[in-house]
Amino acid sequence: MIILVLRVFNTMTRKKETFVPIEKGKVRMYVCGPTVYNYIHIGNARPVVVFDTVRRYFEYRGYEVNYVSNFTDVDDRLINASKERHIPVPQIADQFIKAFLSDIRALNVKKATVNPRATETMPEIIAFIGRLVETGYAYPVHGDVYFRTRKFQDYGKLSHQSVDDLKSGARIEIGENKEDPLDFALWKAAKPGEIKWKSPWGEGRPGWHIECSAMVEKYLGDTIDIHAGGTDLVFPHHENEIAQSEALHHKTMAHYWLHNGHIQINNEKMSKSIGNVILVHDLIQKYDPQVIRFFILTVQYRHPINFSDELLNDAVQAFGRLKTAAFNLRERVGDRDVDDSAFQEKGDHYRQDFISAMDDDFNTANAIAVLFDIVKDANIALQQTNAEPGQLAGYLNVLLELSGVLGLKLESHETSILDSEIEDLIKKREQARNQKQFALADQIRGELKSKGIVLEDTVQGVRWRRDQE
RNA sequence: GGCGGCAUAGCCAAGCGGUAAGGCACGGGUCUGCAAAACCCUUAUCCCCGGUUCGAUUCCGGGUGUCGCCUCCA
Repeated sequence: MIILVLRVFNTMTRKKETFVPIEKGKVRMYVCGPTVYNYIHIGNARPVVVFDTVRRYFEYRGYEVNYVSNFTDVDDRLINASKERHIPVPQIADQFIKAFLSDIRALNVKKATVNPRATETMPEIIAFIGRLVETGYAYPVHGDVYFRTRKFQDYGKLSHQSVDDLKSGARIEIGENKEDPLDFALWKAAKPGEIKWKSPWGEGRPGWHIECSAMVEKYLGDTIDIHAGGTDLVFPHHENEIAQSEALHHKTMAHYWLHNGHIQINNEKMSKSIGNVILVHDLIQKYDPQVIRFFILTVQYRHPINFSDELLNDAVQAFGRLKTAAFNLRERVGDRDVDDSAFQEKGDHYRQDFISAMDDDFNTANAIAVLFDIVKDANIALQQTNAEPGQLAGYLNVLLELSGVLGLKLESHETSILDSEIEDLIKKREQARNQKQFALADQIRGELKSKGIVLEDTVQGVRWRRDQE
C-alpha cells in the first residue's frame, strides 16, 4: 500500500502543504458561519458544503474532527432587520438559524460539533477584549473599543498586504474615534434603542471579528489546525482575527487557512444591487438538493463557480447517471447480504484513486471522476446476465462508500405509489406485450412514468426505478 | 494604485515538464416491438509572443482578456 499524504493549500503561504495535525488523529477546525439576518444564498452554501466535505474526508481517513462553526446573531444587519420588521433581534436570529439548519440539512451537511452563537459567548468576548485593553492592543474611546492595528507587527500577513498599502483604502466613518484608520472595532457602544450588553466600557455589542477569536479560543484552543471561510474573508475578517488572537496568545492562530472561491450567477457577481441573489431556500424547490451539492463539488473549491439553469440542468443529467447506476445495481443485488470479498482488490483500486484525488487539496472534481469510473465498469458488468452477485455488490458498495464521503446520497425519491401496485401494472403490461398489444403496453408504461416510475426492458427482464417527478 | 485568481473541445471541468481525465450536449452504431438505460465509435496540438529544455498546456518573461480582494459580504 502506498503511503499517501494529504496536501492542503494554505492561504498564509500560498502553497500546498502537507497536512500535519497538532494532535495525532485529530483535527480541530473552525469555519466562519452565517450572519443570521436572512435566508442563506448559494454563495453562503458553498463553504458549508465544501468544508463539510473536507470534514467528511478527514473522518474517512480516520481523523476525529472537532468542527466548530459560529452564528453571528447580533450585528448591524440584524439590527436593521429588527427595525424594519419591528421584531426583536433574537427572534430574527432564531428564525434564520432554524432556516439555515433546515437548508443545510437538505444539502446533506453533517451537524457541526458546536454552533456557538455570539450572544451566548458574551462573557468570553468581553473578557477577550478586556485582555487586549490590558496589554495595550486595544483602547476604549467614548464607549467603543478599537484594536490598535499598528501595534501588531504581523498585520497583513494573511492577505499579503503591507500596512501602508492597506491604509490607502481604510476610512474613518463619521462618529468613529479611531487613532488610526486601520484600527477596527472590538466593541461598539449601543445607540438608543439598540440591543445591548453590559461591559466595562459601557453598554454595547461586540464588533464582528472578535466573536470568532473568542469562540476559537473557547472551543478549540489557542492554536487550531484549520480555519476556513469564503475568500472574501481573507481581508479584513481573518486578518483581524489573527491580530486579535495572536496579539494575546503569541502563538499561531491556525496552521492552515482555507478559503473557497465565490459563486457567480450567469458570469456576474451575485449581489443585491444586481438583484441576482439566489436563496438556497428557493433553489431546492426547483432542483434536488443533492444535485446542488454535486454541482458545487464538480469544481475545485478554490476556483470561482458559475451558476445558471443550463449548468444546473447538465448537473441533473450527470448526477442522474450516478443515481441510475446505483439503482440498477441495487435492483440486481437486492437486499441480500452478498459476500463481495472477491471484489476487494478492485474496490481498493478505486479507493486508492479516490484518496489520491482528495489528498491533493480536496480535488473533488477528480474524486467525482472516480465515481464515474466505477459507474462505467459497473454498467458493463450489469449487462452480463450471469454477472457474479458478489461483483455487483462490490461495485454498489464502493460506489456508495465513496459518494458518501462526498456527502452525496444516491437514493431514490419517495413516490406515493406502492411497490405492489407497480408490480401489478408491470404484470399487466407484460401480458399485453406478449400478446403484441403494444399500444396498451405503452399506455401502462406512460401511466407509471407520470407517477415517477421508469420502466426499462432488459435482457434480464423488466426493471423499474423511481425517477424524479 | 496595491495584492491575487483564472484563460484547456459546443458547454462544464481535471491535468501542470514526456505529445490532453471525467461529465453534459451533438453525430454514427449495437440492443429494443418502440422506447429507456447501457455499451462501442467519433469530437482539442491547451489565449498570444518570446525564453529555458532533448521535450512545455505544464517552468520563466512580456502581452491580451477576464474575475476578485483592498469598504458590509461566503
